Amino acid sequence: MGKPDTRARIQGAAAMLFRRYGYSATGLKRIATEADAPFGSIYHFFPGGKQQLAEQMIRTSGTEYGRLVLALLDSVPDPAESLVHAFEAAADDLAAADYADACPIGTVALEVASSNEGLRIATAEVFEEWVGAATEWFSRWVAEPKAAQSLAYSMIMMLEGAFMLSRAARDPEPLRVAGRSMAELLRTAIAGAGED
Amino acid sequence: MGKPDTRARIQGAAAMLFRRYGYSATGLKRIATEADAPFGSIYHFFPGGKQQLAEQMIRTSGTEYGRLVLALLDSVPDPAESLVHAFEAAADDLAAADYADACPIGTVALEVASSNEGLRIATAEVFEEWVGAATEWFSRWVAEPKAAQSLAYSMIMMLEGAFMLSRAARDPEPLRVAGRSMAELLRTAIAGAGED
DNA sequence: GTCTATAACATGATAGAC
DNA sequence: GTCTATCATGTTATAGAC
Repeated sequence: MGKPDTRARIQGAAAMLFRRYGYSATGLKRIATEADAPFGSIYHFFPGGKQQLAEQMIRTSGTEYGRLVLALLDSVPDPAESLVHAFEAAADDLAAADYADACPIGTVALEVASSNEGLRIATAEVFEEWVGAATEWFSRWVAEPKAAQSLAYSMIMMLEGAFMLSRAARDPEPLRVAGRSMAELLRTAIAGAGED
Repeated sequence: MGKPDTRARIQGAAAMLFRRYGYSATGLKRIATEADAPFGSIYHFFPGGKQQLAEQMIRTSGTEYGRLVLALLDSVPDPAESLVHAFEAAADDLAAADYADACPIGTVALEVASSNEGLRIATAEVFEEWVGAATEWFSRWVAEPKAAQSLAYSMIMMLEGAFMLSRAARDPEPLRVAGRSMAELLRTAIAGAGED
């Protein structure tokens, strides 16, 4: 098990830096340094330069992170407890990473929304992917499709907002509050399904 | 009513650009151009340069935006309806601004969280300020202080996350979903207060 | 106080030797 | 494929004329 090849190291370094510091603040030189790769290799493997590097990381890390979160939601049988548990895990991970590594695409998404159409679309498609997967998950307990989708949107929005507040305050508590609120929202949706 | 003085124009241009494009992507030269002010004036009025400009904008725009949101929440008597209405207004405003002007400090907050301690603290203090004000508002309908604070946190996190998804997708729907979820959360908190 | 010029440096990107 | 040197440009910041 030698170290990963140059291309993989560049991709990994780019993912780490874009996630922590965002798109504009991350220079290609720093990516090369962090990847322990010569500068020219970046353009050898990624002819599209910074934009291509960012787009691939958005799609790759985005898909991967979506799977990670969804997997976390199946670690406990009760769905409301699962939500609390998942946000709790996110809180612990964030604190352990010294509040650096939260959502891999959140920072970039806000940065590029009004300035880089290609990257904006990439982030939008990842979010859509997450909403779809989360909607399926919620549909196991909430029959009404629109209700399940609303819960999916809410979960992702709450997670992104909680990352923002937790990172700013260097405090895991917002993420925990978010988890409890999502659990409450799900319980209400389940209980309210029979009404009308 | 002449145009605002140089200092105010610089502050205004900085606030607009930081809000739309973030901290790193916004250059002082562009701020000067947009403010129709000579470059040197920036350092004349803001000797601390970019950092000072950003910190003042975080605190000023942050406080102002907090008041704006809170004021929006008092436009309708019923609190749950107020939440829906406030998020609806945010959705309309965002769409009208072509998805450029959302939360004035959200993008910067994520960007600087792991790279600029001074600005990170400024964003954290603004969020804390918002949570405090929102907790007071929720306390009018939810007696338990911890429950009111949780709702306050949830509202701000949901708003920030909704801005992210709405901007990425160029679609106001996430903000509307967020509003309905918050209304649901508040109704549950009010209804559940009598239990135990 | 207003404005211009420029220093000192970093950036994304490219060319071309090896 | 690997790596270095360099280009053109943009950055923050400063110096100094007016």
